[in-house]
This record gives sequence, structure tokens and C-alpha cells, in this order.
Amino acid sequence: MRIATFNVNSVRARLPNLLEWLGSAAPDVVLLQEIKCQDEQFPALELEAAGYHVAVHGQKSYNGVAILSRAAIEDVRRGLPGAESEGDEQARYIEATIGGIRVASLYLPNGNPAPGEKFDYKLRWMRRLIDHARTLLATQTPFVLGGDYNVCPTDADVYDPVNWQNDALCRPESRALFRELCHLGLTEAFRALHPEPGRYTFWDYQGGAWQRGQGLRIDHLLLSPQAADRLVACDIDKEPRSREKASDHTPIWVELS
DNA sequence: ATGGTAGGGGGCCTA
Repeated sequence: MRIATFNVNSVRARLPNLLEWLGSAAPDVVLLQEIKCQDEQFPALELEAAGYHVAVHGQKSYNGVAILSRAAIEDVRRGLPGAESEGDEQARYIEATIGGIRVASLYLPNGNPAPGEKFDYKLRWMRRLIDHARTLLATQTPFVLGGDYNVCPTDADVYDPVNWQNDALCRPESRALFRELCHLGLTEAFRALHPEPGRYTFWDYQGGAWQRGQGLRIDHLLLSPQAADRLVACDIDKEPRSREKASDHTPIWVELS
């Protein structure tokens, strides 16, 4: 089973590109972020016509996550635990079961500027994610937490680490919580299979970042032990970023046996 | 020091 994650930066603006990529890459499951629309605006008919079931957790204007799957989607959860008590109304998390695997599409807060309220929200959100991952691990079932983490785990994941060291994506606090999440027993699939630095999933629209190769690796797939046992391959698909009307992110995928 | 780009929505905010 091939599971991909793709921050599309508006699913409606990206629909032609997304449909073309689905046709060529043919993933079994796609975790979408930044769909930037409400549930009723999600292009479900077009994606169902392409052969996918859909589960959506949308929001007006900002954020929004979704799951596409060739097989049936069951037991959908929308939002991280603690959303109510935190007063968190941002649509950044959706989780469901597909073929016996629990999959989540997450859009972690950017957190800039740091320090500040937005950075505090990012760190709180990461702690909630860690708590939830602990709960999922206790089930001892295979699961995949994929999405836009808005964290460059190490300097090898940044084109210019010195200039980015105080950015919320690279700050020590962000990296420490990302490590804490991994150290619960999760496998960061790309880095587990690819030691080389300079492999990115995001290139800013500004300043010709794509053409200059100035990227960041911020989209990740974290596997539970039972999923990691089935890890066959993982890679970044750079092709969609080269297109006209591209998202500023490109997909990354894992193949599980 | 500034503005560079893209998207949504509505006359700025987020990234």
C-alpha cells in the first residue's frame, strides 16, 4: 500500500494538478493539507470520479485537512484530542482507518513569528500530538502520522541553516518536540532510508527558491513500530513542484507491504 | 530597509 502526503495549498486552486498527479503516481492513500475550504466546497465529486473515497475536515480560508483513499475509509476522527478544552478551532488533524492501518493527515502550526503567541500555539499543539501518539502506540496497531509538520528536523533539512536558525521551523524547541515524538518509538520514514542531506519537500514561491534549489524538508511520514516493520520504500516526488500552478510543497510517499 | 509570491476573501491575513 502506497501512502502519500501532499500540502496542496488550496485543493480548489490545485485540482487540475492534483488529478493529474493522482493519475500518474496512483497512490492508494493521500493525506492532504491546507485544503483551504469548508467541507461543502471540497471537490469530492471530481476526486470520487478519479477513484477515491474522501474524508474531509475543512475550514474557511485557512488550514483544512483531508484523506483520499482507494479503499473504504472507516472510523474518522476530526481534530486532535484537547481541541475543545484548548478552544482550538483550527482544522489541522484528521485520522481514519484504511485496510487495518490507522492513518492521520496533520497540518502542524507554522509558529512564526517566534517567540510569540503563534509559536506558543505550535508548541502546545506538538505536545497534544505527542500525547495522542502515546495513546495510539498503546493500541499496538500499525499507524502512520503524515503531513506538514512545519519542522526541519536537523540542519541537513535546510538549504541555509544559519539564516533559518531562529525561524519557528528550525528553532531548538520545535526540533526537541519533534525528536520527543520520534523517540516514543516512531520511525521517520524518509530519514530512515535516506541519509543524504539536501532533500526537500517545500520551496517558497518567493525569490526563485525552486529554481535555486533553496528548499526545506518539513513534510514527514512517521510510522508506528507495526507500520515500520512493513516499510518497503519512501521517497520525495519532486515532479509536481516543477509544474505550472504548483503548490509550494511536493508529495512524499511510503510503500508498506 | 524593503519587498519579493501565492491563495482566500473581501478590502488584509497567512504562509
